[in-house]
Amino acid sequence: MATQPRQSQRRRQVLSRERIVEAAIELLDTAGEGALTVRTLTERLSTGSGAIYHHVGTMNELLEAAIDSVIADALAALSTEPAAPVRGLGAAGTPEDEIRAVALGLFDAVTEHPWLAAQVAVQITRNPWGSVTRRVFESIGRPMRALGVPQRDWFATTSTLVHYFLGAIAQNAHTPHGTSDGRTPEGEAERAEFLDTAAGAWQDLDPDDYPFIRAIADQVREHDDREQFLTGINLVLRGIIASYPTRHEIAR
Amino acid sequence: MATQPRQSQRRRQVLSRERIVEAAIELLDTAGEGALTVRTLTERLSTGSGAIYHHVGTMNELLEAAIDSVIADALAALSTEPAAPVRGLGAAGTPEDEIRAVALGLFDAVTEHPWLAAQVAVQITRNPWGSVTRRVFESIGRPMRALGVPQRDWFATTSTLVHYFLGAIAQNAHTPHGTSDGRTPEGEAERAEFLDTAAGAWQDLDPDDYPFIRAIADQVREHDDREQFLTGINLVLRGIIASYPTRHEIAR
DNA sequence: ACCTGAACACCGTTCAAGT
DNA sequence: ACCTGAACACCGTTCAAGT
Repeated sequence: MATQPRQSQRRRQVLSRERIVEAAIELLDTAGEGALTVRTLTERLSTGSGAIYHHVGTMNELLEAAIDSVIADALAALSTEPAAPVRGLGAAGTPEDEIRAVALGLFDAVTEHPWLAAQVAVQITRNPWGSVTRRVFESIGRPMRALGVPQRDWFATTSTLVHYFLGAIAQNAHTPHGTSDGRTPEGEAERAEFLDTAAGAWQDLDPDDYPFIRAIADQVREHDDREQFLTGINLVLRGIIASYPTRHEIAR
Repeated sequence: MATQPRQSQRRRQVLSRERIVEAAIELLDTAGEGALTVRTLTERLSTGSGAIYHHVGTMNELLEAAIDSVIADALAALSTEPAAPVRGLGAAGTPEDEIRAVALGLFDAVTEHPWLAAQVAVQITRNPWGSVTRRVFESIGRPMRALGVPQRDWFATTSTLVHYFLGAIAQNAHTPHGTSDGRTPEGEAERAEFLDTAAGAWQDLDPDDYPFIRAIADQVREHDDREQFLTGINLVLRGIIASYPTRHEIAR
């Protein structure tokens, strides 16, 4: 017959933007921040550098896409199982619970993908109103309305909460140099040692220069990141609620 | 005579770690984030790369030193003129005023040195308990005690405030790619245009996917960074004060 | 259209060699 | 001790050439 054989379907796995992003995330997760280069990607995908640029544009765009993908997944996982009790919390119910759930969802995404902390921070400075901001604002904003904040202050209150997240997540990036992950026993031990060293150094500072630092060194040593993260959220929430006391009682 | 001529003093300006850090800051301020490389530094200082490594160890160490220097200066400037009225505020007096002054001091340091935002964020993720954290905690911690927070919560409340600063500062890094600085008229105009574009894009999002984002797009367009920064601090402060109502009255 | 891979400009860092 | 600058390994990106 004269029909031309279709050749497009012959490859066993077509290269695509999605597959590249996926491979990038895998690389970052398994080998750490410094491991994602065009060359390691081409090896992993057994292709040439030109192929990557054909699909993805630039290395920075690839990173943006990787961040966006992980954040989107983390937030989507929350909304599909909204009633599931978040670790350490009861079932979601009040707007405060929902906000806490979103925050902890992001926090846990960072512990799963330690490279996220630095990458989100950098991306936020480069593109303050990009997809990360957009997604997080939307997720926090919806329960924010239910908190009784008047519309003219939606932006201000949501910003405050989101900024707190970002800062806390940045400072809680675990695993100093990508050797091990966050929640494994080894990761925990490494982290405890790390904190102990830092607290010890603070303990030894000149009391005239750093009286406060010395006074809290022990609390640094013993604190739990996730718990402290939650405490901070509750503090900010209390500030918001105290500012708009009409609909909610302040004390609980 | 047989006395050997001293040759050590012959150079007109001896290279030193301090001079290198100073030159690095100048380079970052005038030419932007991407302009600081070993080669540009050697040109500016008319020396060889080996000389820099002899004094400074590594590029990352140099960046750390530059950050530390700028932050230290910003905080020191505050404590030498504590009674000077901070822009837009009355004279410092209450602990809240002092906390606001520190926060705005950092905020203004970032507008003066736009590269600070990204660099601080990255440094915080790499070294969460380094000198930046230490300095800022100490500056915030002292007035925190005066707020009436019990000692066992000093770390928690200070962390929360500092994390808010860090996040807000990261997101408020002005000048997308280092073309102009923050507070000049051109910078203002560029920034207004930038915000307008972002707000416009948010306006056009799918109302089903992003109802909240669409609702606040106008507030994004019209908000002032510094004012919003202050609003957020006041919100967090209110949360803290509301949690320890013994010593202070909540309302004002 | 999709992909290959050599080549390019640039980066941080090292180190034998000078004073 | 302090400095020079060529050399090294590595990076992101481009592009003529292939299918």
